[in-house]
Amino acid sequence: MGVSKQYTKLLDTFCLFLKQKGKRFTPEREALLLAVFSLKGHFSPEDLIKQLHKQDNTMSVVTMYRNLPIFVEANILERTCLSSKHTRYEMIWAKEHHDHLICTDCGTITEFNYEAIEILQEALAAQYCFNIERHHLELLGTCHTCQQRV
Amino acid sequence: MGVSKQYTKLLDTFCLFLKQKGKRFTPEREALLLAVFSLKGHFSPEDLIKQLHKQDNTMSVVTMYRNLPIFVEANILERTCLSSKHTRYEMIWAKEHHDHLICTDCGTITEFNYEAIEILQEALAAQYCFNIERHHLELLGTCHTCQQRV
DNA sequence: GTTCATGCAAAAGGTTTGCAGTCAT
DNA sequence: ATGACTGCAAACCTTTTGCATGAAC
Repeated sequence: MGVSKQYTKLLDTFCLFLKQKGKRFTPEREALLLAVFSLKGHFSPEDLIKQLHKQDNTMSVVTMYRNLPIFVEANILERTCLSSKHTRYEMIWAKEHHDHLICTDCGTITEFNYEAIEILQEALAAQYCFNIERHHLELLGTCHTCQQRV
Repeated sequence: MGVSKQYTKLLDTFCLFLKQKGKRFTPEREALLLAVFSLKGHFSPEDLIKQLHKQDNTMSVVTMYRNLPIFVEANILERTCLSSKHTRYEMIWAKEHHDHLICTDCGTITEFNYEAIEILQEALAAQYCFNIERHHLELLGTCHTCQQRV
């Protein structure tokens, strides 16, 4: 089971993080970690609640909200924006940086990594003496599939 | 007065838009337009409320919220995200497209336009048969000034 | 005069907080 | 045993909606 091996690694990382921060490993946090791992890509708090229900978990929504920042702090999740007015998170653990193509018709999110753009970003930042820590690039439009439709 | 000349032009555009859409030119909409014009750059609904107070305007917050989408429809404002969890708007009327350098220390937003990046974006989109309608690029980090500070 | 816009109050939705009890360490 | 975590309920903040009044065309 390759996947569960990866999960074990994530679990280890998470437990270590908690220990280092003097935080505790609770059943709720374990369930959250599994839910996050299952969702993988991008999700809203609401998606996470649904996933928890699928796992027959009865944790309170409050607990989920209280723990999301901890996952961000542990570099497992990132709070992303994605041109939506609603909060979204994305799993970044063991993932390379990437940006997003977002179809405004069907909502599909395609990830890409285009080194040349990043190089130009650095060049631009240098002009402004700006030190880039991170960036978000979203290309919005219509995907191949949706262009077919009239 | 160069500025007020520009405002007159904006006012004309806005009135024309309203007429075309069968909407009405009310004192509230006029006050909103002035507030938006005064704020120019990026602002939150809250900033807009403050600006209206400065103008001694007593319009209800509800009216402001109801009208913001109209300004977007009129291509005067754009709803932007800017990595914040709060809603923000930006005046786009008579402005060229640009992206943002955002200082995570002092919050300063610097606008830039870098043609070469846009060209690469198109090249990338072509690879995915994706049709770009718009995009957002945010570079987050520390600005020149904040790098000086220890 | 007709239709659309405004203001009030109230609802709605998502998120946060105080507090008492519970559980990991 | 201690201090951190959870769940409940309630608060909170921003945004939206129903309805009656008022104003632009």
